[in-house]
Amino acid sequence: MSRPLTHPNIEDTTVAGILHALADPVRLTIVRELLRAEASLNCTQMTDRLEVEMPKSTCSQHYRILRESGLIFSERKGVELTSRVRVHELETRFPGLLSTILKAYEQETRATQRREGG
Amino acid sequence: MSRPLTHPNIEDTTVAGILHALADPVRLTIVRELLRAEASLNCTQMTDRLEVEMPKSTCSQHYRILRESGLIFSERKGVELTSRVRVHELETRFPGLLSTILKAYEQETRATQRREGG
DNA sequence: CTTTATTGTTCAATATTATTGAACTACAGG
DNA sequence: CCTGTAGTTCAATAATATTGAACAATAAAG
Repeated sequence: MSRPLTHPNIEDTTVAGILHALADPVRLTIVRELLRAEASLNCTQMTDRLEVEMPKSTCSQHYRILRESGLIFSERKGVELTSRVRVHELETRFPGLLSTILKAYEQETRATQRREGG
Repeated sequence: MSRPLTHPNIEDTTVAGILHALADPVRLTIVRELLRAEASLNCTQMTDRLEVEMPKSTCSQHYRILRESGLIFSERKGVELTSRVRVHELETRFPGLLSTILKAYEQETRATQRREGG
């Protein structure tokens, strides 16, 4: 786990970076699950929970993108990585952005289920 | 101008598609300008207004991405293309999404100017 | 109707990004 | 020190994006 983890200052985060990070369905889901989970999920646990085929190198890259966009903050806890969404900072920097995107995602899921169901 | 323009039904639009479309600074700006402009701007006018070096093939692709994501509706008016943002449909499908993203973008611009200015 | 100008699209070549297997680093427990 | 686990890095490959050049569609003029 070599290099030290770097995180951008919240005032250096960009809308483009955040949208790019969240434009990937897997990353959007990671953020959603991180918010939903009681405890922080590591890469392996996340892969299990998402029920997505994903090599650990890919998972690692997704976390890196999320970290570099400013969406999550990660720390090493022993051999694992602990990540949390930078909710409050993000809310200060871009009010409503994250919650609205997550809401839209839920809306899409509901609408799709409604169509598939009936 | 060959093939007929196709637009997705609003219920087929996805959050991922919209975020991907808006994750590009040029496309985000195009949407912003389309909303701001009194009249619809075509590709040439847009390029002028954005003061961005952009070949027309690139501009055409950006419009295509925006169209296919469901963000804009385009029509041919003679030799030109007229586009408008699908504001109301989008607001129904994903309430607050577009406006919040645009607001965040304005926020970023303001914060950056503040830092550069002082 | 032909010619010329304007606007935008398509195609193909090139450049940039993303994905992932394999080798590696770091830590924990014995 | 050895083994297992978690994650990173690198390099090869795959997938996307960019853009110049050729093209299609329309308009306006002659």
